[in-house]
Amino acid sequence: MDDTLSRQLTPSQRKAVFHTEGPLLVIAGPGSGKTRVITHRIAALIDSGVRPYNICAITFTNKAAEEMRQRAFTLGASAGAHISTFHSLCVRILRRYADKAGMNANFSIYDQADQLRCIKQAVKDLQLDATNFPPARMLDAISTLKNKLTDAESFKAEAYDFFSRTLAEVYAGYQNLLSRHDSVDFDDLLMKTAVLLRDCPEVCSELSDRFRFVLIDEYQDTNYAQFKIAELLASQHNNICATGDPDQSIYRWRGADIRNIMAFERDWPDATVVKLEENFRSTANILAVADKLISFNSNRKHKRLIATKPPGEDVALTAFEDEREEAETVARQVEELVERGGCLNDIAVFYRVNAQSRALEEALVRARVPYQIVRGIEFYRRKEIRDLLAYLKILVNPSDEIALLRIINTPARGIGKTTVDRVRAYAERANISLFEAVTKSGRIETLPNAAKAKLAVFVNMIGQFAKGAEGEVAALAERVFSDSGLAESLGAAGADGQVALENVSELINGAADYDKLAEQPSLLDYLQQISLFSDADAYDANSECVRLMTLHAAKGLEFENVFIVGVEEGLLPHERSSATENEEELEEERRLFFVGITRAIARLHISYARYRTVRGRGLRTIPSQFLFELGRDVTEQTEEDDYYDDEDQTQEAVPDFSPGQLVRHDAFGLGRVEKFVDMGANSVISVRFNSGQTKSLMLKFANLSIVDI
DNA sequence: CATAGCCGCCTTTTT
DNA sequence: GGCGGCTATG
Repeated sequence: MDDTLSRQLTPSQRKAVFHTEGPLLVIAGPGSGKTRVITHRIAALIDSGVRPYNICAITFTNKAAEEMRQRAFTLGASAGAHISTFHSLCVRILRRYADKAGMNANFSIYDQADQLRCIKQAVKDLQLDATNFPPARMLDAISTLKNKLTDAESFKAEAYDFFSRTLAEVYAGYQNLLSRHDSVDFDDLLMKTAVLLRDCPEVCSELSDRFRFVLIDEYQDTNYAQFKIAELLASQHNNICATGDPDQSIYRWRGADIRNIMAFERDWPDATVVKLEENFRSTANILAVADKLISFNSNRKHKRLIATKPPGEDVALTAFEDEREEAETVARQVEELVERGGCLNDIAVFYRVNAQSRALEEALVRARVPYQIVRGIEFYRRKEIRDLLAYLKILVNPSDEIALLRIINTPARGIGKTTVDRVRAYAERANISLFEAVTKSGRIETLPNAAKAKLAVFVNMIGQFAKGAEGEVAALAERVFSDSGLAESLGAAGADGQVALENVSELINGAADYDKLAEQPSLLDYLQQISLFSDADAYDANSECVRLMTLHAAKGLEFENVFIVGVEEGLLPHERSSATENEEELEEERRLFFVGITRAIARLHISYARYRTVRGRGLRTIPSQFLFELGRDVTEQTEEDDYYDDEDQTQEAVPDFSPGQLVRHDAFGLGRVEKFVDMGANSVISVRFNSGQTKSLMLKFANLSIVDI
């Protein structure tokens, strides 16, 4: 590696980069140059004679993988190292060892919508009531089990209560459907790979022998299955390098287990630990805010946040009347930043839930400020895109029943529910796939001749498409689009159809890019790749515009100017997290806010609205408890603000609301204090009412009275 | 069998 | 305020 490059590193960074053998844990705070350390480390390893082929680096998103490849390349590390996400790695492993994993190598990857259809089918097959067994809940529970590598059988063995037993059956039924469809869901990719490595010594030794060095980024967000995969991949050479920051763990709800990083030294007893505590990104003022906030979390590995930059501007906290005013002010401030010579690319707006983007979009459109919503998978959720992709999926994997059902009568070709049901029944009896039954429809006695004829036409059409399945993806997609009748039906659909047509041509353009760039282009590979597309992957640094994204999507990025909007109780922390009286979930929300704050390089604007429209109704909001925790470390802009103006005058003695105290509220009745954040006149109190619900209230509005026993 | 219209559920975050 | 699923109608 170039000497000047290594001289640019701090001593700690250098320690991590040039660590040679044995397990290594890099606890890296925000802005500590972690990405740089990893890429330098890859380059240094190659420099010392390690073949790129023997290196496996695992990132959190495809985007991050792509960036890492680029950067390693510029450092002189020749291509050839395996750099990808866990999921992409799993796809490759499962495809290669499909027979050993008991799978068809042409498997489809089911996304959330596909999974939902399957689980509904499974619930229905068991003749359960969907209201008592909500598909989404079941799916969630199954996902949790898979993340822990618990299969349906072993879960059933330990299921003691009625709900668990039923869940076990749904799980088994769901899994059965997936396997009949030659399909896997996201969790299966991890679970099947982990199980394959665990139970198949040849595969494990082959891969762990190959990967002399295993590097895993964002280790704080790995789940048990990912932990197991990493452990097994590194089992032979013991050269595992994990990097991450427990304070930035924000995917607990998805099975991420912060204990993986907390217990790294226990799992790898001879581990070297390097802490990167210096922050080269943000101003000292921004870091002070971040540090103060995160210090309210109790379950953490203590880590300092050392600023290397001057204080800079104050962090601004602004209260707005409603989300409209909030959004308009953001738009105006964006314009001001640009007038002062700022660049749109350096500005980002973060929010907790996607629905918040609407108000911002409207304001930015009115102000004619170009913006981009970083939400990649949304595109692939559109009906026209899903329809076209379903045709392509059938060509690769005819067992994919979800895809088949989607297109068999789209566009309408006279194959209705009755016909499909009859074919299905036949497939069930003959124990063949639905597609196979469709191809044999001539033999199905229950079908009228008209239906048989229509099915034959459909089968013939698919057969024609299949002939082109080996060629370029874009050309095939184009032909399928026009010959299937999809193009025609969209063309007849007016203005909406025009938008849909544009989307389809965007998809085809993307496919053409794929044809050009992929190492070994194939329809299968293309489909599997886009299945693993993520929101963050949509981030396009080249277009000159403001970026709008959720706080989750912001992870790993940095911007000169950051706006975090809607910092209110119920939103941040989100009600689904704070209402559960679960301190751990509240801490995760705090970490999420921490991640957002630490994305800012120079200027940070935090805001909340006093009223917010939630599902059509304007509701009074309560500022987030996190803001009170920040106290005076943020400067409040109170010019239009009557909310706090009288703060100091109304500083009356606050009665003692300690946890456990019985209180009465005019509307909610009797309750018990759960938590009390004493911030003088702005104190926030959390009360569990006898109705069963827990509410966070601002003391000065709540009008609570203490009940003496 | 196709379509329009209504109802209900939903919405936290995502690989 | 949206989508998907269901139902009634043509």
